[in-house]
Order: sequence, then structure tokens, then C-alpha cells
Amino acid sequence: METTWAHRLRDAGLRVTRPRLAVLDALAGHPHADADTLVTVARAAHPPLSPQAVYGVLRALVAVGLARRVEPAGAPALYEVRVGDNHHHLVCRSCGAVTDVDCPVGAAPCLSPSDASGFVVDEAEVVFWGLCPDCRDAGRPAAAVPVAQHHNRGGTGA
Amino acid sequence: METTWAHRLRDAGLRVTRPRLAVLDALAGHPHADADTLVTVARAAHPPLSPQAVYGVLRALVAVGLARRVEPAGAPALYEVRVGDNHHHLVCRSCGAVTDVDCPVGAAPCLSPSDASGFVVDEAEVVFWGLCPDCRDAGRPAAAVPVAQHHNRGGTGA
DNA sequence: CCCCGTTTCTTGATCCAGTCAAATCAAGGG
DNA sequence: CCCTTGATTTGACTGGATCAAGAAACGGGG
Repeated sequence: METTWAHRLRDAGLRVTRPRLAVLDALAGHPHADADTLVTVARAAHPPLSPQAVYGVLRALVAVGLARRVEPAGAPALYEVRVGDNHHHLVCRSCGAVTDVDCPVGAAPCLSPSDASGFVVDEAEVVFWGLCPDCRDAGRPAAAVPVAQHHNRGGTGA
Repeated sequence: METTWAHRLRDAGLRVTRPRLAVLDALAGHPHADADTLVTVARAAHPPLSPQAVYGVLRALVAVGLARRVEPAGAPALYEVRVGDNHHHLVCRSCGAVTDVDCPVGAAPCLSPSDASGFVVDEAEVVFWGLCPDCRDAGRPAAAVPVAQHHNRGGTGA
């Protein structure tokens, strides 16, 4: 839809500022970007933007529900503006690529733990791990240790 | 089961060392402990144990499949010795308590996203977020912004 | 249109989990 | 019992993210 970001920010009770618009714009163009990427992209629209500013903006956006934070094990946090539809993610063990996945079943599969142990569950987060098409074709067998690819990008280059 | 840890280590092709036995023992007694806790607990059995040693041991254990690493968003990694049964976790948004949840369906439930986008999925990780009995009774409304994924409509819905 | 209070951004320092590397020590086969 | 290999100890370091103080911007009111 064409509801402006400015409008949404206002509706959420947040002031409309250059940094926020820049970050929202960057988010819109980069579905699953990490903070660092957002700094780079958003800075193009607002040069004086600092990393801390981005962290602050992201935190504010997440707090009011305009953005969502995703933290795949072993990788820096990713952010997305697609909210409110509780979709899940597909993460490549080799390159870290992330893809959205609409939950198949309407009511969701594993969403009802057989034994909730008294917990009041309010959300079920699902992460599918595997190999993306590119990495599969390149014969890359996923990082040895599922979660050990912290700052280890590149090496597995296509 | 009384198969000794020593035996399992040997079977996995790892040497049987004091630090490893200490960590395995600590893990057995603390289902979902973070590295720091394990250092403390395991050190009781083997004083000279260093944090780095624990990291090394854990990495080795995870690599051979004797332990599993779990990384709830916004919290340090947790380790568990219960492996090979594809169970999931219930995490308290307020205190961080973690509980195991046997996946209702037999082996690997949510393994078939409607649209895998060409990915070769090999694992579906499910994390249930909510409040543990204690925190619920204490009226604690989930920590300020631990992972901040509140405004999630439909709760457990898909 | 300008002023002002409050929010937000900028700048810089700091924290923490986890990793990397070199040297020492132990496991366990010969 | 010695030796080779692998593991651990010690110490330094990385990178993501947060905290804090001051300056600037938003936007309602006059």
C-alpha cells in the first residue's frame, strides 16, 4: 500500500525523522538486512547517520511493532518490515541467506506443544535450516558446526 | 542408561579427558546451561578448568553430536546433552527459563514449508515463547525488550 | 513565523560472548 | 616407558550491541 512511512511512524506515536525514514526505506529494499547493511544503505539517504543511530531506530521500530527482529543462531540480528503475519524463515547453513516462508497450515503445525509445562505460550518461532539453491548446486555442505559461521563469510564463496 | 561418558567420547573418536568428563557431567545435571554456568559447575570437578577450555570442549561435543547448542534470541547460547530426538524448546520471555518440549508428531514435524524456494531443508527449529508459571503468577509481563517480538498477532497462529 | 519542551540523533566509550593463536600438558598406542 | 598427537591453559582480540552525555531536530503553541 502507499501509506507513507511518515504516516505510520506518526500513528505509532513516533516522530518522523530523517534517520527513521532512511532506515525504513533501507528495510523496505532489503528484506532481511543486518544492522551493518542498514547503516550502509540508509547512510546513502542520510550521510550523517551513525551505527548507533540505526540501532536506536531499529529498537524503536521493533518496540512499536513497525519492524521485527530475527536472530538466526550464529549470525547477527536481521530486521524486516513485514510484520503482523507471523511468517517464518528459511536459513541457509552455508551462506546465511534468509527467505520468508508463509506458514503452510492455517493453524500451524508444531504450534501446540504437547506439554506446555504451565507456560503461557504467545508465539511460536520456526526456523528452517538447510541449503539454498546456490549453495546446494555449488556442492557446499553447510558449515561443519551448524552455528559456527560468525564472521566467516566469504570463504565458502560461490 | 549407564553407558559411561568415557565410552561415548571414545566411540565418537574423542579422547577421554578430565575437562570433557567434567563438562559432560555438568551438562547432565544442568539441562540448559550456558557456557558460563558450565564453567562454574564443571570447575568444581576440575579446578584448573578455564572458560576457553569449556568453549573448546563444547564445540568438540557439538561437532560429534554428543551435545546440542541452542541459541535463543537475545541470550547466550545454551547446551544440552539430549540429542537425536528432535525436541523443541519453550522459553520464558521474562526469566529466560528453558524447558524441553517433545514434538507432538513423531519425528520431524514442520519440515515441509509450503514453499521451500528451492532450499533443501534438513531441520526445523521451533522455539515457543511465553511466560513460565512462576513469572506468570508473579505478574511479570515479559522483560522490557528481550527480543521484542511482542505485537505478534494471532499469537501462535501461522 | 518563531519559541520552547521533549524526543531523537551524534559522538565516544564500554560490555560481553565467543574466538584466535602460541606454548604447555596429557592421553594412550607402540 | 617414551613418543606422537591431540587437548588444554593462558592471554589477547574480534565483532555485535548497549550505555551515557551533549547537541540537534521535531512539532505544538503563541
